[in-house]
Amino acid sequence: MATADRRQRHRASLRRLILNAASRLFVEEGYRRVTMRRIAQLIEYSPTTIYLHFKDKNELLTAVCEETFAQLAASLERLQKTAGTPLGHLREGLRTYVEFGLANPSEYVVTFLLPHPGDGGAEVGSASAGGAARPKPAASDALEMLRLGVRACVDNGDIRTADVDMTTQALWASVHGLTALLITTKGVPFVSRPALVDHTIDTLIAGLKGHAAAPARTPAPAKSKKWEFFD
Amino acid sequence: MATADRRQRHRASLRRLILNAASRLFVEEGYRRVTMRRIAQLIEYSPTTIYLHFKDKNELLTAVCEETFAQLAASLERLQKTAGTPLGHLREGLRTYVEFGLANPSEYVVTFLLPHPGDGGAEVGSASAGGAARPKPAASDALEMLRLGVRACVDNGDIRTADVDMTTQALWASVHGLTALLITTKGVPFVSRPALVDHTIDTLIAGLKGHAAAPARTPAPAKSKKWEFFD
Amino acid sequence: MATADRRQRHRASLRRLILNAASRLFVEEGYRRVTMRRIAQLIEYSPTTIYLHFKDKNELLTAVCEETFAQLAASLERLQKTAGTPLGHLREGLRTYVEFGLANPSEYVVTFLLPHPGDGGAEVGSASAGGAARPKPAASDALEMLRLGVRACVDNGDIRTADVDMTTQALWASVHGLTALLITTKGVPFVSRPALVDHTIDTLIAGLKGHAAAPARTPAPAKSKKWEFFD
Amino acid sequence: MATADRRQRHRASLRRLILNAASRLFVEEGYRRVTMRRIAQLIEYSPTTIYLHFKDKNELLTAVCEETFAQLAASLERLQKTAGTPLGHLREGLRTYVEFGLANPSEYVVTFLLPHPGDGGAEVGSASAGGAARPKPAASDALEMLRLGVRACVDNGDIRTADVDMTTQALWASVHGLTALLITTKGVPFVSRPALVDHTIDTLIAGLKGHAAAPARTPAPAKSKKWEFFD
DNA sequence: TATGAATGAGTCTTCATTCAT
DNA sequence: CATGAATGAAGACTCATTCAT
Repeated sequence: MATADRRQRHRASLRRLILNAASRLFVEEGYRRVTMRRIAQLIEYSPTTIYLHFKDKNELLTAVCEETFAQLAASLERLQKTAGTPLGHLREGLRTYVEFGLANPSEYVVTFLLPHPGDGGAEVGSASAGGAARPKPAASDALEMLRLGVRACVDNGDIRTADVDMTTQALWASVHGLTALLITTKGVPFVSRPALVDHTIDTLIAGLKGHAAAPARTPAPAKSKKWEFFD
Repeated sequence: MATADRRQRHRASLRRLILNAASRLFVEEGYRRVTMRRIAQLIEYSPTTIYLHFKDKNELLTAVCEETFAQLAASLERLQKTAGTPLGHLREGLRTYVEFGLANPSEYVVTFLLPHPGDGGAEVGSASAGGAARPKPAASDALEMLRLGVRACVDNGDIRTADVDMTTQALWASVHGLTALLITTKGVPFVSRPALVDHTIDTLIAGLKGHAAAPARTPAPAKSKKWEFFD
Repeated sequence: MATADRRQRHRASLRRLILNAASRLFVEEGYRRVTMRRIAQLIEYSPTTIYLHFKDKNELLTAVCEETFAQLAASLERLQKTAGTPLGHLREGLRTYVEFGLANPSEYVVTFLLPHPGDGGAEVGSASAGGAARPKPAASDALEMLRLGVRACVDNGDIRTADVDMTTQALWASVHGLTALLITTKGVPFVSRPALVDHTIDTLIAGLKGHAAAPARTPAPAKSKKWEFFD
Repeated sequence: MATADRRQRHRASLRRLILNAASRLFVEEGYRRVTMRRIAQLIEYSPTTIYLHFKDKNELLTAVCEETFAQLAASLERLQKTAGTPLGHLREGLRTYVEFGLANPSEYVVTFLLPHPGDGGAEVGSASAGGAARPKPAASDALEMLRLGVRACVDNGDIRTADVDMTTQALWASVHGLTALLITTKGVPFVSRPALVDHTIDTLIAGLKGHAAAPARTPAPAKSKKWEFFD
């Protein structure tokens, strides 16, 4: 029946509407100001309506991020099938990552930067502090794609590393930093974005090409630091 | 007059007390749980009293971070005066940065990761997003120290770069990413922290040693991306 | 017409379904947790459907209680036809009352203990208070059975009372108190239930056997009480 | 200093105000309609203010009841010191109990009739159902006074019972039932209140005078009852 | 200087109910 | 007959902040 169809369509479109509104609020007002009421207001529905589509605020936010990260994973996957060398793919993948984050800053922030309600918060001394955001499934997919890229390069003899995971994480950390910084930091006179992104990625890849194993670690010259965190 | 003196001393010491309490709460409870009331309770003063010393919650938090970052700057500065090569200094500086962040996660988070009330939020499409945190002066000092380190290496012929600022920012981005990731991300099976930190830094430095200029940028193969952010 | 018949049957059976579901929720979750949604969920119909059978929540709850109390009335009636003395019947009837309440606590509570939306609430100073619950017809039936039992005893010369209604109400009050207390009161170390029930009922009946009229009422020794309620 | 004094007085009087308002709402609107907001409105303060004096709603309600029941306990205690026989005291005490309940119906209801948030609610099959209200300390005091009265009668040879606790509870149940019924039940043509109260109490006491031990319990003639509750 | 009192705005969430289909 | 969609009203509670003292 057409009715059921229309309903379903309506339902989906309203879900979309909510998701978009939430996303927009993220961007325009900052995460902290995203409240159910505001979202409702924005879409001109009652707050209650949102609960018809999402169990609670958390689920809504999660959905927003999931959706977006699925795009990233898909994009990275598509890339892999492209003509090109493994190294080219890796480089391009890293750039894609950053671009993605900059193009979806709210979702990026929510997924990777923000504390996540429910993620405790009292584990003193550890890395708990203000942070949280266990990566959602889709985010993990993206990471996995990155790992595959690294592995391909290693298999191809393009880069040498003793530990694919470690290298993957190092690369991730760097592009994450780039992304996060460009998203969140104001007032710093950054050099041109594209140049900075390229420079960073190029430097990393150049570094990976060259060295077989990590050079001996210079033992930290036990200075008067007050902080200690290595186990 | 002695009275005035005593007053001033008292005033300063109470300010200290508040700052310390706030800092402790950051560390022990996570920034989300830091409320004026809680701080007040901790120092056994009334909430109102805090307002005699800090205009606002924001100002208080900012002060906390300032203080902490001054330590980082100082630490980096001290490092510079140490015996050692410029490259060694740089490497050590980068490591110090990460260690600092991990040892002071709350302050790091507040300074670099969190949206900052007052930083508006309406600049759509730009880097406003959920983030903010214009670096406070002390943080800038730390960055400046990093820049000096890079410059020294360049001057010493250890690394070649066309643009000191760019390289500084690339390095900063990477260590920032490392720090941020290790602080905020849960549920990811990271390899050993020290190893990851070393590997990342080593890779970067190896990459910087080698290349004169950034290799020609592979033009992004204008694909069906939906996001665009390069100006 | 067969169709009409089937329809009617269906209608009745759905009504049944709803009533049973509501009743089950009462028992299993306590009346506070009984919501229209939950009932609907339990029977796998939409909340709206319930409204096709009951005007509103109140009507539904009322119906549930009616049903249950009809059982009590029936049970008491059955009892009357049993072989045995009037006094034995009365005693047994009182016990049946208590047992019934304890076996159907939710319905008992709803019927006799809870304020009833709609029973206004503004008659200050009177018995309005938090309570309400005008007894539903079925409950009245049960009371009537009790009255018949008392009358039979009087007629049989087993007990002497000047006023059958008064005695009926006195007995009712007592067993009601027993029931209510045992249902609602936690944390009190009650003696064994059966013993307590027996003791109470026995005491009452013994008391009724003995005295012709109420002994002269000791006038309340006008003390410094602050409360007054006798008209 | 006068200031501190005035403050304290003000504080106490506001607490009083809140307590009274809550109590009044109980009476006038019924327990279910007592909300923090309404209380606030009634006293023309903001809801927040209430939280300055009571941790939460529960604490406020508890305080209301505590206060009231302390009066009952005190009243019963005073009674004990009066000239008169133990039996007279007991009789008078029972009447006082009922009068108290009728004079403070809201508090009585809240204390003994209403489910108490936090008192679970899912213990199927037991007496949990809709009920709760563990007696607050002050209520226990009142009960203790009752027990003392019974004991005194026993010691004096006025009544014979095998178990003081059981008799106390039986009496309590009866006067509780009387009170509860008179408070909550509408639409029943009760006989005159004072007469009913007297009749009930007299019957009970007459019953207690006579019998030594509970007569053998007539085993319930295992009929077609659907409910079972004894252990 | 320090504070107790007070508040306004805002948070998420839940419920009974209605209406168009 | 049955329902999905939608809502208005209300709930308890928390927070940063101000003001008179």
